[in-house]
Amino acid sequence: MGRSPRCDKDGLNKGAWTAAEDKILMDYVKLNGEGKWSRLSRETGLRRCGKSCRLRWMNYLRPDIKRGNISPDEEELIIRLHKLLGNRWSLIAGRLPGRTDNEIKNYWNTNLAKKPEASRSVQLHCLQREPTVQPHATSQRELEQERLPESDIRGVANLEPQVAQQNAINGELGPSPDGNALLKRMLSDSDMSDGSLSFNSEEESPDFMIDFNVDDICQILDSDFSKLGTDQNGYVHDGERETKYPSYLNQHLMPPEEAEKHLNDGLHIRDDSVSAFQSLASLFESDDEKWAGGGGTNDANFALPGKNS
DNA sequence: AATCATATCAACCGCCAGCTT
DNA sequence: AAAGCTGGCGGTTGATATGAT
Repeated sequence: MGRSPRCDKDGLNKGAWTAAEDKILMDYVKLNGEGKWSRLSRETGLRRCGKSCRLRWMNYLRPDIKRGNISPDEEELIIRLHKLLGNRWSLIAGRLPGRTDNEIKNYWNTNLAKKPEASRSVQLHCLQREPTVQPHATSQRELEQERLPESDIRGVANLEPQVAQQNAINGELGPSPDGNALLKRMLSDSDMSDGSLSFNSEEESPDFMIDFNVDDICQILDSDFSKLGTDQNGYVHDGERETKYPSYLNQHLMPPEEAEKHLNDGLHIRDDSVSAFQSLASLFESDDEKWAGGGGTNDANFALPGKNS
């Protein structure tokens, strides 16, 4: 039970699609929209199973698809996201407009998987660990040896974390470059072998990221970062889809009575979580305009602290 | 020019979750 | 509650293209 019918039953076609089949599929989707793939074959006489139709549409016929020529920026994002998410190709593809999960999976397997991890990481702008660290330190001594230099942890500006965070909140450093570098570093060093992120030391994992579960990250990635903004008081909210955030984030939200002091609506993130949250967002949204402008929210109050004040 | 090796990528397969009956 | 159906996902395959000898 529960299994979809096999495509090879009842003489359904397999293999490469013909131009005529493509046309039937495109015409049907134009008329009826996506979905209902099984109805498609029944109603059009196309001798393809629903799954095959869906795959052909999603990976090849969709009008907004970009094919080939993965740019260096896209490659870097793929590497970052794969570091963060593993082989969750559909989620990765969701962050690369016009790219399909199949294409990214193929690209990874043919181009990136073959490269040694070190040569992949060197393409990231984030810091490189030195010396090379064994993936699983077991003893306290080994853990101590793996710790990053204090200056490294605090980022390029060599600030005390609290100072860097406060600067970010106050708008003195823009989109929290220190937190960003730190987060990238954490993602580079994180161990996801058990399905969750873990860090080499508490110093590397601010409260925001401790026990950060991959599934939570996946849900956050499903949010639209272009909608994120920070109001003039320095509180982060998305203005549109606050309910989209996972319950996990609740612990990072201000209590309602506190939030009310600042705005009547929106998502309010605790002062001590703002920097890390911005860092996570800026990993995937490097376009400052989207931060500064609210990405289409046309809310004049949406601006990164310091960007317009 | 012929053959073999390797790379690429479209498509298939099996599993699963969620929905409907 | 159980069975059946569908869509979605990641892993894998195999036909084709390209490069090397």
